[in-house]
Amino acid sequence: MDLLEGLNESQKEAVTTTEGPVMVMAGAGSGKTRVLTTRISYIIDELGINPYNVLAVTFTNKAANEMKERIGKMLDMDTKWMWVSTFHSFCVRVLREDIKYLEGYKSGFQIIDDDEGAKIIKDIIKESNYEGKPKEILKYISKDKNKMDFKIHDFEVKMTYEYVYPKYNEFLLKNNLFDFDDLILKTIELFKKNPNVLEKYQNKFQYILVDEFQDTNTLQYDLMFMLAQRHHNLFVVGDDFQSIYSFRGAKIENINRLRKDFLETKLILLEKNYRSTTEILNLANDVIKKNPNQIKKTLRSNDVTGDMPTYYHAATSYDEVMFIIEKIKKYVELGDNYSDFAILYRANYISREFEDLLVKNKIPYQIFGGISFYSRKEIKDMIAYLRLLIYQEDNYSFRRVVNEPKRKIGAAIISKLDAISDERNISLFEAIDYYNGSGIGYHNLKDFKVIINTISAQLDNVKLPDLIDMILDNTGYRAMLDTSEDEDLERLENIKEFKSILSESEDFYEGTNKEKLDYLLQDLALRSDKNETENKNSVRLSTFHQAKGLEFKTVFMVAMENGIFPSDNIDFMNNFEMEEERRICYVGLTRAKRRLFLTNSAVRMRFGSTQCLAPSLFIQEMNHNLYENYNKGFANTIINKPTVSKPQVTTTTTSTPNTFKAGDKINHKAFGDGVVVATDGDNIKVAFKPEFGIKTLRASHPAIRRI
DNA sequence: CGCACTAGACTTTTT
DNA sequence: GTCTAGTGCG
Repeated sequence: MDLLEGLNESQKEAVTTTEGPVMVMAGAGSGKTRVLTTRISYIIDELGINPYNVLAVTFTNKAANEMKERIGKMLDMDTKWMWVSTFHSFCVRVLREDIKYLEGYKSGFQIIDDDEGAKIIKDIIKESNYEGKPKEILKYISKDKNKMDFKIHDFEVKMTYEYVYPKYNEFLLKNNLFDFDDLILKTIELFKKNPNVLEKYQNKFQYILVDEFQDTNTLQYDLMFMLAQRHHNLFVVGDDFQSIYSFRGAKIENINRLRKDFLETKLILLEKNYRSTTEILNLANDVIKKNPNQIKKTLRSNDVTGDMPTYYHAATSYDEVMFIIEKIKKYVELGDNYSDFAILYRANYISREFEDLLVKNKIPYQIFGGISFYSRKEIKDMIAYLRLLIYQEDNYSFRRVVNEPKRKIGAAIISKLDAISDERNISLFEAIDYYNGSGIGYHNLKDFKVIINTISAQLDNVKLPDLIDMILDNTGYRAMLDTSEDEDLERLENIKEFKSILSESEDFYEGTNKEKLDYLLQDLALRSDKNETENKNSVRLSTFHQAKGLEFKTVFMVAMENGIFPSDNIDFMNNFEMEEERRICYVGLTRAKRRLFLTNSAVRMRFGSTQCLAPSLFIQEMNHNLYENYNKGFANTIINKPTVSKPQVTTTTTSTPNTFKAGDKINHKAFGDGVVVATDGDNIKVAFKPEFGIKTLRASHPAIRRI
């Protein structure tokens, strides 16, 4: 099979320029993943390089898995153990192997998520005289670990941060825990302190590929640059137009930094878009060209034309949602699937009013995001039990489940255990042997140890999922969930799902059950599956951020109002922040394949009160010839006068009695022209255009005028 | 320890 | 308006 078949010239160049540093700026929908996977296949197949000498990193598990799958298909080989992974799992793999060279650290470490990190900080704060929000402190710690510039203006917060930070790190070290940032940070530290270890990997990875390069932060850049020192075959793909994660430390400057660090870096542009119609691309190009400081590229379409993008300015958010629902219904009737549609917004809270009406209109939908499967309490508990089976010295997991389900093992018993473990320098689990006491809690504690040891002794005699049943039955966890309440049933359902994950790992991993569990538990910590597959044929609701990398036949960009998008949490005068918002807009626009709708509303309930927000700056700055204005009369007025639109009312209506009668023609600021059909005191019923229907209004309302 | 009440938030979040 | 985290009481 010819790997290069069907590629355009720039794509071919990106695939075959294998030697030396290469930077590919790949516009949205330009076949980036295809180039990446074909290039890896090419390196293996054409250059005859061993797959294990290639390293490819991405940001999400999904992207990594997709790459493996595609390479596997192209080369008809098993790619399971190739070094194609996220930054974080790459680091875990390195640390697993070589952490012994880093003083104070040992293998078998556990990876904690943000929630657990915040909990640790909460405990540290509690034992001090300081005050502060754990999440906020953790945010600053993370910023510091990622070498981000930041200032803490609040004196109290700063003091707490300075107190907590070292204590937090001590806690992690003592309990053999790594937070996400540490994985990368400690890998770099390992390499810096042990040049021979670094050299091993430098020699190993003859070809290095980095996906979504515009989203790399300083640490990730440093890591990859380090590894590429020996062979210089560093290939990065990205799109500066789609850099939308600077708040997480992503440094768009890395693009220029690489070109300075490796002066011979070859730049290749992929500008041919295979996704969207010409009309959609014209609008996207129009938006993004307002950002200065960019690598100039213009997406050219595949010469597919379609409908003009539509801008719909609704009178109320209800009307906005109904406009979208009508469109979905119409196109589904014409043969589209629900999964062809995406409703995209800037902030999660926007989804609510869409959900209500989608339910009422029986349109299946799916929200992308939400709570991760692995951050559910019952799953974390199961993981802690499993860890305790293979790492009995894991005090962190011990504390989590020793009293879960409740066994009357309270703070008093734990602090006694703490004392014993400190005194004898043993784990809490071991300290149980030296604990003397009486009462229910005491006996339960002794029993707890027996239960864990009994299951642990059976470890290699059973199948992995059976371990869960043994835990559930012997620890009383199943009995705890046996109330037949919905919440309990859901938890049991989740545990069942977790069992099937264990079942799959049975075949995936190699070695003894202990070894399999060991690998699995570390892998799990880096997964954040957000039960995606449940409802396949459904409308997708998502933030712009989460929609990155996806495409839909029809895209609705909703709540396009100043304050929501661009968000009023950014400084409109700050060019850097405004440019990032504009890139978010660009990401949204370029998700659409065939149809694009931009919508907003004159009136919206937000945070418990009714607010009137002006149309998004991004709509105002769009070239009006590039989209169709659905609701011309009103929307144009606003667009041309982005400031406050003066009510076009001539009569002073404050105290004038209702002089309208059925049959009178009126104009409403939001609903356009209409006919009065009934009156009732100061209220009038008016029939507007079909999309608005019949409304009951106050006759004296300033938005109404007689025509 | 668990429930009930209240105060406060309410941008994005690949790992 | 609605959800969550934190406090306080039984």
